[in-house]
Amino acid sequence: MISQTEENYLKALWNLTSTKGEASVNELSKQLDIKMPTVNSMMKRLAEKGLVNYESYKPLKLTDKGKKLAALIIRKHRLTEMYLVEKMGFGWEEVHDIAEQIEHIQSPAFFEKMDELLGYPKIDPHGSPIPDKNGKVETEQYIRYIKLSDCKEGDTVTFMAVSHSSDELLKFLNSRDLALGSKIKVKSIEPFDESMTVSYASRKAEMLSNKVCDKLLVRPV
Amino acid sequence: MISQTEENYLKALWNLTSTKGEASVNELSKQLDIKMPTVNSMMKRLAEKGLVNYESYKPLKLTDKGKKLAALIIRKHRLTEMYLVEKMGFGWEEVHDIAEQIEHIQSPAFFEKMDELLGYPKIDPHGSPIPDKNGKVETEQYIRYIKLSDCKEGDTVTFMAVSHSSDELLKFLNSRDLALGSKIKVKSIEPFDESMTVSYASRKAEMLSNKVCDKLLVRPV
DNA sequence: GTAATAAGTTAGATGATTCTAACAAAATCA
DNA sequence: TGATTTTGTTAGAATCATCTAACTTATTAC
Ligand SMILES: [Mn+2]
Ligand SMILES: [Mn+2]
Ligand SMILES: [Mn+2]
Ligand SMILES: [Mn+2]
Repeated sequence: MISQTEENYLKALWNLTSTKGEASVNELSKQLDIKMPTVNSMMKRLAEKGLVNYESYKPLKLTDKGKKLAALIIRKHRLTEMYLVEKMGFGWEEVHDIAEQIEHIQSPAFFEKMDELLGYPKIDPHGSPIPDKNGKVETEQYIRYIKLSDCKEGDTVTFMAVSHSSDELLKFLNSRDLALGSKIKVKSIEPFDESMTVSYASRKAEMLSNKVCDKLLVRPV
Repeated sequence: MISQTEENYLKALWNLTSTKGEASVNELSKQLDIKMPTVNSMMKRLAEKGLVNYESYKPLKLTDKGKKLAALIIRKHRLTEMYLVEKMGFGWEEVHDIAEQIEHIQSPAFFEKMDELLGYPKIDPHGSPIPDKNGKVETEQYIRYIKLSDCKEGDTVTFMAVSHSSDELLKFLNSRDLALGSKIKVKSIEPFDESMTVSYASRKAEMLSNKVCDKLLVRPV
């Protein structure tokens, strides 16, 4: 009914529209590394299938049906990442590319079993919420997270999630023993480049660039 | 490099050629439920890639390269089936369709991890040998297996594998508590239809049709 | 050993997914 | 406001994977 390719477009659009509610053909093109004319015709196709609202020269939006379908693919992606980390012993920096493929497996029983073996987790290994079986996402807490880069000197926060994590960032965090759940205290902020010196666990003083702090989502303690 | 579609052709050809060493376009067409002209042009394509020996009107053969590649896909299929049964709690009748999809995942680390978690199994849940990382298959024992239907009254044998298992057969075996490893004694054979009455474990007298006995591979005790 | 049947091949078409080139509309700059 | 740049669209082509129709070669039946 819906191809692997179409699923990837839907998922990318879901991710892009999660904040602003809409996205441009250009953004989607860059996200997927697929040329604009290709994206354009795919959007028309998904509009035919009732998954996307497409009007010439207007921003793209997912329909309710499209949102739900996308969320169910994201669900499979995040459940898989959690399974790979919790049950197979992979590091959080290794799982995204595998999940990118396994998310397309057609077998409700397979993901049902994963969910069950994991004890119905609510978040993935990077702290992102796992949509439920109806495609509903628990945003309540998640939207309250703030960036570490928006914290002030003296703040103490809990490290809750990594946003748009790349392998490199996750490996960097590994090298500094900075894991989800860590209590981070902002010791000082360098005015010149906004880099932070923070302490957490056994680390007394670690310097984190603004580029890093911008990706770390935290919750005030 | 090689598509999911091409992988499925290779695998089907590997299975068909395992006995006779060669197969016809017609057989492959039936196996895959794809029309002959389609199969014909795919064989030319795989020949271009050095995976199949194709000559007009001659039987199809895999090249050494094709054999190895096919065996490595079969390896992924069988490791997956074993993982699903041993680590996720699926029944042996549920895993083939899921493995049919997961066998195409491109991630050496993923299958490496499965193999490790399973303790480097030599056979899959249906008793078929799992090719090693070089595509070599341990046929030594496997080729010595005989069909239960070829046994005589009074023979006692061990149930080692199911050949070309369908869901239905596996569910039937479940319903009779007939599992791999069972010691089966042939009590009598009905001359009219060659159905067997056998005993094993706590089952004193079970009737098995010739069609069933033909699929059960056993080893004399 | 011909006639009928089965198997294999060629040709041409279709839908999916991608591209480049060219053009049109919208947004930004001056 | 008019010129320039960016974004979006249309047109046309390529590759992959599939099909049907028509033809050819091989096998089987009488
Ligand atoms: Mn991911
Ligand atoms: Mn994907
Ligand atoms: Mn199987
Ligand atoms: Mn397959």
